[in-house]
Amino acid sequence: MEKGNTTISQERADGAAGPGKRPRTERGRKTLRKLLDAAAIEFGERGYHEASVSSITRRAGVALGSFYTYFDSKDALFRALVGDLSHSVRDHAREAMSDEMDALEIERATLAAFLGFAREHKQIYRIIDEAEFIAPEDYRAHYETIAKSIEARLGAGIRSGDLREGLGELEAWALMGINVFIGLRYVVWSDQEAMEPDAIAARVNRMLAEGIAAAKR
Amino acid sequence: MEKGNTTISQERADGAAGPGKRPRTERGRKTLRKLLDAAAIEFGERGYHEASVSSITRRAGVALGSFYTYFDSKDALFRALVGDLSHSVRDHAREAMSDEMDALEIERATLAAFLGFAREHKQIYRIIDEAEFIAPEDYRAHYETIAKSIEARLGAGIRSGDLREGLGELEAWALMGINVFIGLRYVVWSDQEAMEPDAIAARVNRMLAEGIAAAKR
DNA sequence: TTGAAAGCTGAACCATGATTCAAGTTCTCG
DNA sequence: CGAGAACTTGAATCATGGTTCAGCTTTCAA
Repeated sequence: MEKGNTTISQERADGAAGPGKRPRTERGRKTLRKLLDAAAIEFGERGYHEASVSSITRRAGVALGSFYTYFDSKDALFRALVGDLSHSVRDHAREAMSDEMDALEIERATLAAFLGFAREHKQIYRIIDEAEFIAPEDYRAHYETIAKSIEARLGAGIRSGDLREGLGELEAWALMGINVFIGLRYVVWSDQEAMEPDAIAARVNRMLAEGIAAAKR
Repeated sequence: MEKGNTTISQERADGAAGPGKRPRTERGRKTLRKLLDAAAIEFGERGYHEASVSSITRRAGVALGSFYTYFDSKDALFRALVGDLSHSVRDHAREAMSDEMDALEIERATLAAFLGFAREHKQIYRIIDEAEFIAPEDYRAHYETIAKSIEARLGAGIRSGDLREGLGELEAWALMGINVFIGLRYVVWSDQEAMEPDAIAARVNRMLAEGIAAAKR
């Protein structure tokens, strides 16, 4: 296992978003896993169209024809991958939160977690972004799901008195936009030795808390 | 000219980002324009790979072969288009500002202008986004250029006393992220009769000014 | 032990669509 | 007006790579 390489699909080689053709034996499950991991790398590096099925199978150390034992098409594989990644992202965010945190701390923690995850799996940007064209439904679902959970967090924060009234879907999308673009700039496109996720998240958090206006005189 | 159709390239059929093969006659300039406009629609509707050169020329009412009088390749056309759009977006933002505005008003105005522009040219999202895969350099340049101009605005705002100290590149990217995602949600993916750009921008602006924390008790 | 079922293999098939090209047609300017 | 430049045309070429397929190997349960 290299550096920021892969294996995001960890134990999940069965998933709800999985292939129509589910393996029945241990050998089959392993091959499927190999294909998914190889695909994550290949799609991440080359993008959907540059990536070729034969290259993926080569990477996975499997014969070309075997691919179609597990997926109906290149497209189906891509969708499965998007589902996997989308799921992983949400998992990581969820794990980063804890009950003791107040609303702002939660936002800081989830952003830091996201940035850390992105750093280990830079492929996600490429793959999720490309889903806009290959699997538009999944792309939209991905962001709408995340937005909903942010909105829910905002609601909870209001109820607990940490956040002001009047925050809703719109602010949730704004927050999501911040997180995505900060990740793009400081993780995916990070120059040399970039800021730590925690430092970045802290600074974003200040902006979130205070806004950018000068103190009212 | 239909509804949200096209003609973004308006008068600019010459641009810096233009094709290597520049037309020398009026007839040529018209054909080039037709190709660019047809391409904006085609790429916007079908995406880069689904779009076909022959379909673009058909749309433009030109013979297939003529395409190569103006562009070296499908790829070159796409790049030219991205340059055009990127340029147009910045133009519109710039036009929306005026000197009397304070820093926050400027942010509101530019966002409102961007949303309005996006509403008229929903293709931009699809095309700019796809540039991530077809023309990565241009994609990155697009966002970095915008971020820089936002950062400059923040600097000016600090100097004028409208904005607090400590805002820089990071906050600029955060702002850009907000704008992009708000546009995605409320313009590109707007349900029925969506909010007006001004209303959206005003609400975002409040978040920017005050943040989301509850008033310090 | 044994016969399906589950997997595996890679050469061959094929559709698609970008690009080329040779032969017109229309400008433009001296 | 005439010659060459600018532009147009669409059929033919060609590369690419996804998908199929017929036969072979491994696994598993009875």
